[in-house]
Amino acid sequence: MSELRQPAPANDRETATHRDDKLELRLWLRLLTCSNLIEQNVRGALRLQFDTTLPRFDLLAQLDRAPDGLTMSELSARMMVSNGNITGLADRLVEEGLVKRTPSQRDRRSSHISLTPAGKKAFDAMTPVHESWVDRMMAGLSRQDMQQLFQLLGKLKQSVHQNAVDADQGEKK
Amino acid sequence: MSELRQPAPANDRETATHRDDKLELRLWLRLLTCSNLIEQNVRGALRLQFDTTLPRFDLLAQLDRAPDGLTMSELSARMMVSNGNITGLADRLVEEGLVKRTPSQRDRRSSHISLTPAGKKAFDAMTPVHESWVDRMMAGLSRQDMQQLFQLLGKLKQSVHQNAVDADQGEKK
DNA sequence: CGATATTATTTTAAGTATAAAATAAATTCC
DNA sequence: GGAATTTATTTTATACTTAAAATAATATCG
Repeated sequence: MSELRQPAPANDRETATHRDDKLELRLWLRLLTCSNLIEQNVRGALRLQFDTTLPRFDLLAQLDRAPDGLTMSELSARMMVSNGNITGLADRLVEEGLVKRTPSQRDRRSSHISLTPAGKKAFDAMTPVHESWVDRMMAGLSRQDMQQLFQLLGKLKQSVHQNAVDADQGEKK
Repeated sequence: MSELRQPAPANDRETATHRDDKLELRLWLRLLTCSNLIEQNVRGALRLQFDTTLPRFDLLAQLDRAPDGLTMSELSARMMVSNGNITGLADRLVEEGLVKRTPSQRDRRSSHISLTPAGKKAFDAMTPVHESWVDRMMAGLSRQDMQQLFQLLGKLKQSVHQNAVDADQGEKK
């Protein structure tokens, strides 16, 4: 019903949508707008302040949370990107000396990727700053807003998982 | 095994986050997860059913909403991608015959991009199916959930705009 | 008018991303 | 044990994406 008007012109994808479009579609477009907006801010700030990229930071963050390292497949699943993508990304980070590969003893197909001391150090320098950017961008939301949003997004996540459009859907031989 | 099996362990980025992390960060990661999840579903479905890509579909959708066509800059702003990106994307769609360029009379630097009849036809075939995918993915949310989520994301969007990290921030000559 | 700045777009170089095929190692199942 | 399958990863080809530099046209201002 009563819709909050934006203060800025904001000529983006979802603002251009007609107001009587389907709610689901408008919601998806707004979600995408928010995601892109934050992502681009973080990307730009990472470049300016640390001369690095979001995928690299993301990979380091995954490894920081997994002190024993991760396999390529685990990284691929957590970062939600293709496995081939991880190969190249990891290669670049190995070259930069921030990450190392350790061949697995139990399975000669796979290797564990983990932070080098330099990688740990670099990540530790970036993460509090990164966190402050995110805090700042969300400063307009109350604690309660954030909790509610978090909860609703949890519901959405579950819904998407359950109603996925792709591949192994519907058919089960 | 029961039909009501849980939809996979979900070993993604934000599930791996510790539960006592900052709320802002968890919110951002969950937002990103939702966005990626939907995006990847749509991308895969577009390829399977229409042999096209999300950026192409997105560009066609922008043009469909703007019957008089758009300039490269307008497309860039609405799609939230770099201007150089639009150049290549539009080139490919022109080659496919879905889009045409008309040099602007008033400004020899710019051209208007618009749908060809073939482009309009292709888009009209895709959009209801696309909408049904989105509806389906959000089927787990009630009408009220969606309205609330939409409203909270509006607040978030505004907050990010107001507290942007990048470029012309803080300094103002 | 003419210098300077701004705006619209393209080009360039490098990085990121995907899907699909290829490779190779482990697992399963006669 | 060995064939067939599955799993982990890399390679390939192509598309997408960005930032920054280049180009070119328009606008501004003294």
